[in-house]
Order: sequence, then structure tokens, then C-alpha cells
Amino acid sequence: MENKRIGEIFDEIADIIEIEDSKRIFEIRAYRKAALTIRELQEDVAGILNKKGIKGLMEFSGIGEGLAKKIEEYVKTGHIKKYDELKKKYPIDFTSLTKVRGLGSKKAFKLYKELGIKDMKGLQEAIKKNKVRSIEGFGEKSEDVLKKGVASVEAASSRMLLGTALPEAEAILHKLLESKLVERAEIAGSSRRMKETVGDLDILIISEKPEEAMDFATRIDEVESVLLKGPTKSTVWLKIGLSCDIRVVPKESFGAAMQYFIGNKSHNVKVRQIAIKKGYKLNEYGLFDRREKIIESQNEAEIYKILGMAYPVPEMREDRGEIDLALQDKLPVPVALGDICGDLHVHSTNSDGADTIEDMALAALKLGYKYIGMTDHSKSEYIARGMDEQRFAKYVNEIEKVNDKIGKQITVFKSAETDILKDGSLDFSKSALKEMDYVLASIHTSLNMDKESMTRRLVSCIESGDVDIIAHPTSRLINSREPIKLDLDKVFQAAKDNNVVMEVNSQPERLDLNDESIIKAREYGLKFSINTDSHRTQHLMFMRYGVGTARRGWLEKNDVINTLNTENLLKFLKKR
DNA sequence: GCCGTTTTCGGCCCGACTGTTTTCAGTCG
Repeated sequence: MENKRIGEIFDEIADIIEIEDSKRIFEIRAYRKAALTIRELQEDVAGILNKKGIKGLMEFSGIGEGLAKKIEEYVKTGHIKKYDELKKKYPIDFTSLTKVRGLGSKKAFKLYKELGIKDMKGLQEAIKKNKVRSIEGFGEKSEDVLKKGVASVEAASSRMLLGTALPEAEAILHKLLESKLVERAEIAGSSRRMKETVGDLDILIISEKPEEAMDFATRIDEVESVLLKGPTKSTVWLKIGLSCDIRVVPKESFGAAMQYFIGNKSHNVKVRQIAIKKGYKLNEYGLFDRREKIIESQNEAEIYKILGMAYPVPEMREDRGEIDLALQDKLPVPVALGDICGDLHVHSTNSDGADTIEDMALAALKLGYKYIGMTDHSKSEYIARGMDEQRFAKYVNEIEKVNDKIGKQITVFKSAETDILKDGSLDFSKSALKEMDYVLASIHTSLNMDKESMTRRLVSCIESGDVDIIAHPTSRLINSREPIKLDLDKVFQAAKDNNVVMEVNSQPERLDLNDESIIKAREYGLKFSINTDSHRTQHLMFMRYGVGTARRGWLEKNDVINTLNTENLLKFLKKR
């Protein structure tokens, strides 16, 4: 993937222009915007160039002819001439150095000019020898800030899972509210948008005693150190290895502040542009008219309404086309946690789960579910104590017993997480498959097959007519395992032709399909099942991450089969 | 450097915090 490197190069070009002539602010911004766009692209730029040429690149907002040609130059030659020339003059590793909090391009350049610092190693040494404090514009304090910054960069080598960050944010909210110093507290930022990983936490509060509230917030147990602290904004470094911004917001402008701080950035830029076009100005304090008179600030939804837009839920605010739909009042109504009637991917002590079938069913019942699908592993997963046909027969018996006992309250479906073997066949005999209410299948082995073979493997499984749901279709693990190589268009087309359902797996390290792939799959008209892949009763709570991901993928209730009641779900499964 | 149902030229989001200033630049989100 060359995208990441091209993003870095564009950011470094922006850094250097900033040093040479910071008045060229819009050129700098253009490079930064393009860098972000390319970094977040799901498709390889080389692939786009292959299919559609530089026109394909220019379809992305923020990439014009000039930058598209530079990208092409890099893909063809491995170099960008302009960048190479600039780097001769500034042989500085801006990419690493500017990751240090408090260090931007200008200070990095100053350190290079005065101390010859080119990279992190040089910076660390200079800090150790207390050389930084002697430079004009720096001092003892800035040296200390940089020292902490370097340590943080090392600690946070990857973005934190939503499943770790969100509960932490909620714990902090709880403490703030309990303190009585805070009237209201809300999570904003990427965790509010349910992004699969987050870079930091954003918390907004209303308080009549802002100074006291800030004192309290910077002293709670979760905080390791205070990075900055002012009357309305503080940043703390949390013990779990994440930074957290806490802002006191005036009560009367809370809605505008939420809109602003939920983001994301490019969504906000577009909303502000719409405001400007309509003769308004929008910032975190409110929506203002030309005479600076406040039009609306308390209510987020009202601000969108005045701008002529339907209200996009936070999960959709990623500038992926939701703005145009909001302007036309054609936004999808996203599926909600309360729409979910059951969980179709759950393990028990019959393979690698920690709780019994009955325990899992009772826990599901507590959540108000109408059904739960037991899907212990098949025999290929011997490490996970996968079942052979004999054990599966006993499994079916046990499920029937549980149904006899509590079936009036909740239906337990008979299924299994059946391995998709290398040739696309399933890991159970046809007669065992027939015993199942539905067949859930997934890939666990031979994950390194090339794209063509892997696609053939999955497509042939989908076309076999034996499978109902493909679980965690790409088998990725966030931050630790790349997705298997698949031609998703071919997979989704096959799934559409054979009425096979795609799973949205809710495990925080999976979230598979991911948001972007869901958007793509939805365009094929596929159905989805949002499941937790629970291995103990507590895991059933992961459903909210799957639902969040589904909302980020614009899924509506009708797209998701486990929003159906028991009768209709069975009808759906029979029909296919 | 990008972009276009007011424009192919002239716009492009903007406020808070910090350190080291002596009125503000740099950084961040």
C-alpha cells in the first residue's frame, strides 16, 4: 500500500512550505487535505490509477490535476521530484517529529538549524543533554513538554480500539457527573461517531463552577498527567495510554459545541461552507447571521434544520456523501440497538466459550432478545475445541433441552460456526448441516492465500447453497492482522445472487465487515446480520459496537435480519 | 493547490492554550 507513504510525503511538503513561506496557507492546507484523503482511502492508489487513470484520483475532493499527477509520478517511479528537491534542502524527518505534541514544522526546523536535529533519535539525545532549552523560542518548560511528547509517541504506537476507549470515556463521564460540579457531560469526537479506533477522547461539560470542575477533572484516578489546563479546556494523558480533551462549554451554546466537536473535520468544513452560502456563520458557539446576531446555538438538530439539512446521526458524519443526502432530506434512518431482536453468532462451553448454552440464553433473555443462535466451532478448529459430527449431535440435543426449559421466553437456534476449507467446502457433512436452523460459516485457516484463490474460495462457498451467513468476512484483527485478500465486488455479487447474508461482527478487534465495506455491500442490496461472536455472557454487550459500525455503514433496520421477530426470521431463512 | 447553481478568478473555518513574549507566533483540533 503506497497510500500511507504518499500521505506522508504530501504532509512533509506542507511542512516545508510552512517553513519557507507560511503565507501560502491555502496551498499548505490543500496538501494537508489531500494527505488525509489519501491516507483514509480504502483502495490502493495504484489500483485506481490502473482502472481509471488520474481522472479516477481527481474524483476525490481535494485532489486536482496537480496532485493527481504527483501521485502518478510516485506510483510509476517511486519518487516525486518536487519532494526530493525540497528534502535536499530540509533533510528532516517531519513525519516522525511532528507526531510529538507541541512540535510543529517550524519548531522542528528551528531545532534542525540550531542543533542539527533530524529525527526522533536526535531529538531524544538533545533533550537528554538539556540542549533544547537554550534555543531561542524554547525554554525549560518546552523542553519538558517535548520530553513527555516523545514518551507519548512511543506509548501510543497505534490507535486505541473503540471497545477500550469508549468504556473509559464513560467511566470518566460518570465520575464528572457524580462530582456534582458538572451539570451535563457528553462524549464527542471519534468515539461519539463510533469509529473503530480512536486517537483521543473528547468530553464536553456544562458547569456553573468551571474552574472547580477542571480541577476535579484533571485529578481523577484515570489521569496520569496534565498536558495543558486552562479555564475552558484541559488536556490530560490517561493511564490507559490515551489523551483526553475536556472542555467546559456555555450552556446556551452546547448544541453548537456538540456539532463542532463531534466532527469529523471534513464534515464540519462542508457544513460551515453551507452556512456561509446561506449568509450565516457557524462556529462552536452558534449559528450567526451577517450582523453577528445569534440564530441558534442550544440545539444541534435545530442548527442542521436551519441550514436546510436533515439531521445526520454522529456515526454518519464522515463526509462520505451524507451532506448531500441531508440537503435533499434523503438520509437513511439508521438501525438502532433497540431494533435488535437477537444474536446469531454465540459460542458456549461446547467449543471455546466460557459459559453454557443455558447461561448464554438467559443472558440474552435479560437483554430482551427473542432468540439467540448457538454457533460453536466445527472440527477444523481443534484449538478452539471444535465439534465433529458426533459431538454436534449431542450439541443439538442440549440445545433442544434448553428450548424445552426456557423456549417460551427465548428461542435458541441450532447452528455452528462452520469452517470454510481451502477449497470453499464446509467442515460438516451435509446431514449435519441439515440439522441446523441456519449455517454460519467463516474462514479461519490458510489466511495468506492470494487474492484470486481466496476470492474463489469464498465465492464457491457462497454458491454452494449450503450457507446462510458469512461471519467476519475479511477475518481481520484491528492493529494485529490484515484482512484476507478478497475481491469484495465479486464476493458481494455472489452473495446477492445466492441470498447469502454478510455478518457485521461486533467484537471490538474485528468489526468485520467494516463501515466502508458495509457501504459497498449495501449498494449490492445485501442483507446483514449484526452479531457479537460472544465467547462469554458479558460479550453480548459488544452488540453496540456492531450496531455503531452498521450505522457508520448507513444500514437501516430493513437491511438487518436480526431485527426480524422469530417468526419472520425463520421465514426469511426458509425462503432462501 | 483546489474548486465552481452567484465565480475559470478569487475565494478557501477559526478559536483556545502555551511559552516566551513585551504584543504574539506556534500548535492543535
